[in-house]
Amino acid sequence: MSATIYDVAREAGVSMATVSRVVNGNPNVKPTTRKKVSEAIKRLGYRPNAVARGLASKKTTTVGVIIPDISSVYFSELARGIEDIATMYKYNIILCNSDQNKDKEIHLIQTLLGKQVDGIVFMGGKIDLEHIEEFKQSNVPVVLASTVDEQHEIPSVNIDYEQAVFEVISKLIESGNQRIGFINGPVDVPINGKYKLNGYKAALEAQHIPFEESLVIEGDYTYESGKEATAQFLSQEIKPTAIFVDSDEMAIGAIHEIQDEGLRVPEDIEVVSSENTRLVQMVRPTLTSIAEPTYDVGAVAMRLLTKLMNNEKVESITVVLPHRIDVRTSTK
Amino acid sequence: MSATIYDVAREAGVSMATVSRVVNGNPNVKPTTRKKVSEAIKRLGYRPNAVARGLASKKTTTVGVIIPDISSVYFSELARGIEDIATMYKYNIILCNSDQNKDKEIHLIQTLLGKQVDGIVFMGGKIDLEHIEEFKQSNVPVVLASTVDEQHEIPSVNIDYEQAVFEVISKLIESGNQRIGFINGPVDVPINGKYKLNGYKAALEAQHIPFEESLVIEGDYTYESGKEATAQFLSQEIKPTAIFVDSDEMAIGAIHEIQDEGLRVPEDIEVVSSENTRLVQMVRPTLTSIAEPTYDVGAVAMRLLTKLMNNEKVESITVVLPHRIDVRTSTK
DNA sequence: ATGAAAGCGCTAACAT
DNA sequence: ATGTTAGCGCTTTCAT
Repeated sequence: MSATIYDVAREAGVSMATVSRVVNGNPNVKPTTRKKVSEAIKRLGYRPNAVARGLASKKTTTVGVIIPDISSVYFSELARGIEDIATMYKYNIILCNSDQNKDKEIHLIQTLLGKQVDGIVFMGGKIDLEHIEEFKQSNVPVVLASTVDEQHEIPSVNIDYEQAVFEVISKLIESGNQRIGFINGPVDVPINGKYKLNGYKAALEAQHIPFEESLVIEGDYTYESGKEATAQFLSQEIKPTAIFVDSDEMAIGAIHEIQDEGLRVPEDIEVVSSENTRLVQMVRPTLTSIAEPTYDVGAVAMRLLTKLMNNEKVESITVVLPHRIDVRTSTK
Repeated sequence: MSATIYDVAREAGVSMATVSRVVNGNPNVKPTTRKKVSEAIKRLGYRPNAVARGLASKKTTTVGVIIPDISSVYFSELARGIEDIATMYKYNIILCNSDQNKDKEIHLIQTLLGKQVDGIVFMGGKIDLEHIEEFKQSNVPVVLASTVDEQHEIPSVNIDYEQAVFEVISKLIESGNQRIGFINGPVDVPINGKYKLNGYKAALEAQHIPFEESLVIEGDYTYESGKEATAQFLSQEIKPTAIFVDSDEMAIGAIHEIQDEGLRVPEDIEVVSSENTRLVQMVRPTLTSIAEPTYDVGAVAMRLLTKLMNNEKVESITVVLPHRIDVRTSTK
């Protein structure tokens, strides 16, 4: 077995309390004894037991992260942002994949609370009453990252999805497009089914273009689904002259489908994406995209969580990060 | 505060020990009392404190995962494999990014051991004596995933990199290529600088083709570095007619550079990659690639770790998974 | 089948 | 500046 604080105390000829003080950097220790203790620690190869410390102090310096799928390019960038800031503030992360499955999500929340995490960063699709219920009676702060709580009760970090889509579609209309396809993500997720769709509709309406059901297709974020949705658009009597796509993978599928059908991007059909992951430059033409600061959303969410865990004041529980539109060669 | 085991005991009119038994599924409990206890648990909303349990039992059902960069497509697929199997065996994962930085790696190992993880899955570049030292005195099992320990002292899961590259290069030679470029990863990592390079050299030698220093360039796994390395090849007096690339992102960079220079893939230059991530189908032409079972490497590594944590017998500490070559349209 | 009691290794008052 | 002493919430013998 490895040495305990008690062994160190004996070895150094002091009490456990003193050892605890030097380990925790408490200034109330005479330099001489501090040195004595430090040497004993080194000699015994003592390493504090964080579990015991967690039980005694009721702090684990560990936070839970619930994410739909870490193997997605988008979410893994978010996760990296979370992790970097967590490290900066000396927290570790317990990472759990939920596959956006509500039962798994609830179960994971409970597991994490059982493990006494000091806070949770949650990424998911739809937040419903059951989630909010769990969060509220959890006693630890929760921050949503790239996930909206329509009630605005839970702290969250997002961009203004509706506005971003509104801008993209408006631009497309201004440059002459009248029929604009929209390959959305799953619409049971409010970000898609509500905010992004609203942005799309609002932009059309502002320019007096009637909304057409057949120009909106729901994809599942895979390359294949982007390709299929685009095939559907291309089979329409009057094809759209531009397509807005909700993910980079689907957008690449869209470009390839268009090209495979002998049409050109952007000459015949313009394509705009909305994740701005590294993928945007890995396709020809390169993808114009809404630039959501993915890494930053994660980083800011984690930073917000640290404040909440420290009971620091925060200006606003709901943070909305700025976005850009990065124009590349898939648009004219 | 939330209820403790003691509260439940009182509520149910039994002892803590009995509550502990029903919580842990110990069969030595009369059905009647089991029911009594279960009801009390429900009534109080009792949730076992995993930290206290960990202190008492010396098991945390948590494993540490050290990974170079979770935002890389390759590693995030590996991580997903690890996480899925961990979940299957009721473990949680503490995920840490090391950026392949040795100091960070050592520090993370110590932090994880301090948190009393039951085991560690380690992914990194070079394993040196200092790592092995830490692993050995750690008292918990460690498994390397997609990472080789040249001494074969630490359990690990890999594919036969040398053989895989040998096959790819041999095929390329058989189909008529005499000058084959190789964009490798950082060569201070043994997998690259030793095994993969050896495979490349061995294939050339087997066909009596002299090795040329100028046909091997070291990249850093980014799209840009793949593009740059390819530009170097294209500027050579006699250009290679095929390029083998050590990552999908770099391979896409290679294809684009070739195309940007007015040449065609595969007609003028064939390209073969070696990660087989989802990216291979997101480029035109689609990428022929060594099919390393990335997800499975993670999954098998975690499975091996569970056996080691349970002191189960394992046939071999060093597992080598089979690989394939997936032929797509970037080769003739 | 159930209970009593001793830790697990540490922190955090409270004394001194 | 340092020591003493309760716990933290649970598991785990050992009795009964």
